[in-house]
Amino acid sequence: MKKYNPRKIEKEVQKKWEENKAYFHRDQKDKPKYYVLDMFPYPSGDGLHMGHTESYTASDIIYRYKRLRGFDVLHPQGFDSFGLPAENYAVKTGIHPKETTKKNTENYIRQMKMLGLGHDLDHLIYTSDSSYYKWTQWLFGKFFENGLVERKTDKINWCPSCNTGIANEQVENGKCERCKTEIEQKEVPGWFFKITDFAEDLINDLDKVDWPEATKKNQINWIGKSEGAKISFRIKKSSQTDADLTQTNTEERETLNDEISVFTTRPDTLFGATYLVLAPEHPLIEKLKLEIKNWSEVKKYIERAKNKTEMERLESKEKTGVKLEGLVAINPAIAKMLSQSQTDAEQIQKDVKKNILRGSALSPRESAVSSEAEIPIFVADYVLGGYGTGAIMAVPAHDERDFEFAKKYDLPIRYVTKYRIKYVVDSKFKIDAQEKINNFFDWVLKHTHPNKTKIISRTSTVLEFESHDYFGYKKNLSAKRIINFHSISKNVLINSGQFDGMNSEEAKKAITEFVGGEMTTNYRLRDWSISRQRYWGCPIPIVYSPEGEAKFVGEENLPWLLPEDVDFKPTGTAPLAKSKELKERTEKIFGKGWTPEVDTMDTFVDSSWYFLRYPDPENEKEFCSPEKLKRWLPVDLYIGGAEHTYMHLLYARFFVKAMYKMGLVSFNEPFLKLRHQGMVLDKNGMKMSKSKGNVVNPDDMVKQFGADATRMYMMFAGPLEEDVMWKEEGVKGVYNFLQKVWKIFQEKNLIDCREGKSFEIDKKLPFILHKTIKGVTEDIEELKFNTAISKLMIFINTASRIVSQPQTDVEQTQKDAERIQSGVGKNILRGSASSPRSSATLLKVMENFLILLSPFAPHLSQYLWEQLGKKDFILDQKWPQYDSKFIQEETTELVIQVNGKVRDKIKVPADISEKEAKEKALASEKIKKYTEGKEIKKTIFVPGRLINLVV
RNA sequence: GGGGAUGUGGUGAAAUUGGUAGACACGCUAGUCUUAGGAACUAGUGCUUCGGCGUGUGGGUUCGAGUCCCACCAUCCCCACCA
Repeated sequence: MKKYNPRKIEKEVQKKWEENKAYFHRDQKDKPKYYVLDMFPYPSGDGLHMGHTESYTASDIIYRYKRLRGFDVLHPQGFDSFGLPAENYAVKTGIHPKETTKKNTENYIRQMKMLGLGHDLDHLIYTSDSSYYKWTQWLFGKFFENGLVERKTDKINWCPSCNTGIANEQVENGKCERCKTEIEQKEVPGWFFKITDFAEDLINDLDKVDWPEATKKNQINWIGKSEGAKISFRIKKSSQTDADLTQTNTEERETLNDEISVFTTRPDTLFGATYLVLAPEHPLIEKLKLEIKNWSEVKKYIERAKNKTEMERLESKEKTGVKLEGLVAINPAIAKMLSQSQTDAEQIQKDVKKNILRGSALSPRESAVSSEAEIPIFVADYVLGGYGTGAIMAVPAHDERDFEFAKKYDLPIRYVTKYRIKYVVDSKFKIDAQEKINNFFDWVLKHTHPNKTKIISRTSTVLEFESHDYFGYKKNLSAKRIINFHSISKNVLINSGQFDGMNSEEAKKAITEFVGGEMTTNYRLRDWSISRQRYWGCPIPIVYSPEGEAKFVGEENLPWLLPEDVDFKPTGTAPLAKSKELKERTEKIFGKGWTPEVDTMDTFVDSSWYFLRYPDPENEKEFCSPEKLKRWLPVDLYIGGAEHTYMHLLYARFFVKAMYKMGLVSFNEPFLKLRHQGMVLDKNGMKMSKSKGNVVNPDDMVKQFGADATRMYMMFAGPLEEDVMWKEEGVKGVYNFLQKVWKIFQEKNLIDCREGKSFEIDKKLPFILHKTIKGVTEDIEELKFNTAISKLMIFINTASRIVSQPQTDVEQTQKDAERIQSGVGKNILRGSASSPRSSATLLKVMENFLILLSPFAPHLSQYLWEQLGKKDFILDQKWPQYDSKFIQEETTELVIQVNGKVRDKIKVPADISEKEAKEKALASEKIKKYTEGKEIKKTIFVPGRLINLVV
């Protein structure tokens, strides 16, 4: 018998596929469409890694399955071929990125063929090809015309090593996600996509798509919506001397025109705002420097904050800041209260004085300041320049960070809300735990503010008290198991004049209105900065008039080619600035004095729409024809790594939403269903990395085990979304399986059949086949490839026996039947399965099995298919349907439980009635042991499955 | 600090969604065989003091819990001074 020789088989089959263009995609309009998409690779010098192998295999299985199910399936591939590595390589070696990219993509294509991936390689996309980036530029033009991309000078994240700006999403822990260099903030003019315009839709529309929940949540988190208010604080010059401070006539002091606008989610605590804090980057600081008495100190602090690396910021958790001497802000709520009524004003002054709490004793100086609406202003780096307005109102009583800062700088703390909390000990909790309960109550009280907590009642099982919503006691609220219930009354305002007694939620709006503020929604998401001062990217199709006005180069000038006459070396100014050709081209077309934009686009722009190009990759008139867009999009299934949650997946969604708004597409979510593959780890569960030298690559694995085994192992090792540990011992399992498949097809009996000899087959073979069809089909639909494969294994294990010894060993056959896969249970076969006992049936069974196997092991199944005398491709067959009449069981094993414990199992007809089942159960010797002399109080019967006797 | 995920044999993992825990594999143990191979085949393989006990731990709901509820522990990932 010939041995299973994957290398030989796979080469032969691949050659045949290629010669016949088996994966060439032609629209078949009579069939329903299915679009299964891979995340296209960046063609690096290392070739495909195992992560690609896994996710591409998964999508390839779906592709083959859907094709067999009669769908017209689009399964395209391409290359995200612009990007830094090729450029850096060019800097090092002088080889043009074009060359590197070509070489690398060729290697990728070779590997994809080697793995037997059924991509349509005749319609590949390269984002660095001008026939593609022409449309990237065209889209940019559309965005430009519609005001969805704008040029502004803003602080951007600058990577000093890559010498380019990068997007917020590309910063990891303050470092460049690519080269791990500390990111600096730099003011650079650049282009920004207005992704923030779509923040709300980007959150809400996640409801419409079938994506992993974790991915959705992460995106929502990243967008970071928070509702609150913008409130303005007027600024005044403050007196400088202690003597002045005693004359607290605020009206006499000069009010400045500038105001400080803050964003807060807790406008209800405005009366408790006892100081303001500006981020070091806040523009007002520079603007008011003449008014700031301690300017040199402030300036020093700002400089230091700027130069602080992320590491330093993380290390020193302690908050720092500097007070802006010479300036004060006016708490608008208190000010308005004071001006409203003299009596009120007196009252509030009294209240204020009475309710000031602080880390240490009040100094006369602060006492004077804090008893007014005037509050000091600080600059501190715990406030971020990039979030909200870059300024906060600090409410130390109700915010942990503000509290910490206030304590350090000895600032007033004013409580303006309170909670009522009640703990009730669970009645089931026995009284002997009284000590525990006491300890717990003490613990709770210890963690509240002793002088701000009022105990309302305390008994042995109830503790009720009032406190402020200061964070302390919130931690570990239910730390001890003995408490089963606690209630928190609504947060209610105090020390807030006319708002006292109002609940916190209502007060947010009321107080905001009261001071003329505005309820707003704030997002963490920033606009997408896409300008890159690098060479190997898509040129931004913009030119500037002599007056400096930006103009889109126009559709007729597309593609706006990437110039070739440049030096790649990154210097911080864009390489394109050195291109003579680009400059001449610009002047030639637009006139003297016109200059080209010299930045290139972030490569994520290229990948934000590539899936729209696939249905119509050769179209020279449109990025994709409307008919093809309508037929193929949105994408039905997208498989790829979870690491793209914040960047690619967010950007692509934004692009489609913007295009929808512009009327370019008729859908607003690109990917209906998304699944991630897990990571491929080494045998010890470690990440693979070059530096650790534990990288496994597809070439070696295919050489060693063949493509089919490599593919199958990745799928068999566990669920798709979980990590796979690459253990070579593990590959053996699927290799053995493939060998068994090979062997069964070399059996004499099967060969005889093929040659037309009639032959009695065991009637259970069709039964198992139909079970397998059902199981494998359901599993593939749910992307549960690991269990689908196990079902194929079960089929082969049983079938090998039958095929190798068809006439004999009835007992063994019976045993096999009992071992049939889990879904079937240990059922006895239906005798009535109408299997004509002929060679035709055996062949049919085995043919069907090959079709089931083919998505997983396309080479072997095709090879054996031909061995059965077929001339065509297994790809073009029909996926088998199971017939439920073959699956129905006549008898079943009934589990008998006594008090919920399994005590016996008996074989009974599948449709046994409860009454009969009970009789049979009680007749069992094993059961009698447990029921003897006892009354059966209750019987639970699950038809066909189990009976539970309660005694 | 916030968010998320995961805990099941020696190992990777199954479990029709509340109904026989450990399918299918790897590994291991014994045996058979010989074109000595990456063999193949057969039997066995959760623990056990043979009463039982077993899905990270402790409670709860239920006739019945890996699955549902509460709390805790551990590991991993992501975000992180986001007002």
